[in-house]
Amino acid sequence: MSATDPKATRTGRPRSTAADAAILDATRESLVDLGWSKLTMSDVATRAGVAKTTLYRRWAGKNELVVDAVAVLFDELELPDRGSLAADVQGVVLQFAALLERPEARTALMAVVAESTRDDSLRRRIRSAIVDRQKRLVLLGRERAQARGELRYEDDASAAARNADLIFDVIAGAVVHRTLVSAEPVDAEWASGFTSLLLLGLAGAQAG
Amino acid sequence: MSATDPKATRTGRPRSTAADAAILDATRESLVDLGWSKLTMSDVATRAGVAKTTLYRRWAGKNELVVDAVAVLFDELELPDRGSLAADVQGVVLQFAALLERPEARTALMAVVAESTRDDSLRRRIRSAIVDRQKRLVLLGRERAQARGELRYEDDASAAARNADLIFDVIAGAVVHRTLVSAEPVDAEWASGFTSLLLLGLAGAQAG
DNA sequence: TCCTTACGCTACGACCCGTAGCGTAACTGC
DNA sequence: GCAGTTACGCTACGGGTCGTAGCGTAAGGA
Repeated sequence: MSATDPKATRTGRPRSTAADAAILDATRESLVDLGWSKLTMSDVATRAGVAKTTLYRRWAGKNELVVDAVAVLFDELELPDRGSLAADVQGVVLQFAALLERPEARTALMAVVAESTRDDSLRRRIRSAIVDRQKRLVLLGRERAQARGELRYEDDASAAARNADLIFDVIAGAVVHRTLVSAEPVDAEWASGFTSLLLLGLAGAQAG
Repeated sequence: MSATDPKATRTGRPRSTAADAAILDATRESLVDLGWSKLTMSDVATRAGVAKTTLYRRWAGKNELVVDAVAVLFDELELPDRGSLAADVQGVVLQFAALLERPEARTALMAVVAESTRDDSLRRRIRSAIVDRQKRLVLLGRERAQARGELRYEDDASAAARNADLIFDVIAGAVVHRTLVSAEPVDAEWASGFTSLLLLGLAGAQAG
């Protein structure tokens, strides 16, 4: 993407985009059937109708492959304007929870995060492919709330950034923990209780 | 622990408790050196000075072994009375974050949770060995705050339970997400900001 | 002293890993 | 067209882990 930056003037046989898609599809399919731990490169290659060597020409290993395969799921996250900050928060919570109900996402997300604790390049990959895309929703939601007058515009830019990071960790962390650790459903009732807790906290911060 | 319930009248050579301890120590040591993915049963056996078959006589596999090895780390979590709910929350946040700084905890916790998404018995094991022990701190903290008059005693028992679950997921989820996903430090400043957000939310819930 | 269970050790088939080597396929520039 | 370059499929390989079986020995209880 950055180092060689080919794409244009490039000689030789081009990479098969069909193979790319087939491999990523096969990876998600294998995640559903086998889960993270039993997924193997050989199995993915077979499902994709592709030689195993073709996988290794594109991805360094299982970690990187799965991150890319799962990342597209997070592109489905959106933040339509629901008219109020409360509705926006509750909407994104339910949407994120629905994503975590999908078996490919459940089994892969925690696993790659676990791997990333010992692999900085993998952590950066996760950040750019998954985490940053989620965080944009928080920033967008804040902007909308500020435009509506529900939240104050903040003077200190770095304090505002820290605040956004905090809210992001609270929202994403709570949903992930509820879903994967406590292993209980994020239904409308829970989302409502969580949203009111968060918004009351934000309101209190605006006041005091 | 429950089915056969031996312990007392049991014939034959007893299990070596020294081997138990050596294996669990070796497991944590191997987690530090190799991380979850590269930890192998053979390596643990070698470090513990024990035959590989001895491991399999006690644990079904890597998942169960690591859960037991890491569970004791969570026994260190305590909740001394710091005089106010805010101080108690901030204290437990920092304590939990310090635990997640330890490499054996970081690499193991997310990994076993990931595995538990496809293994109900493992999930139950994690719940009883790790999660429930953390949740007790939340219940204890609430009791203290109620005794101090900082929080109201709740009438509806099931609503109170749901509320405690919510707060637990918010606290634990935010700290885990901050530490392992965002990969940024939980310092006193962050803990303070998080605590005030949470307490303002709770205060607002008491009022409205 | 018997009986029972745990331990250490060795060996094993099965599987996955990641790579090398080869011939072939596809696309670019001359 | 033709050479040059890169991608692909296939086969084969050494190295490693898995989980189990079989054996002789060690350590307790009746």
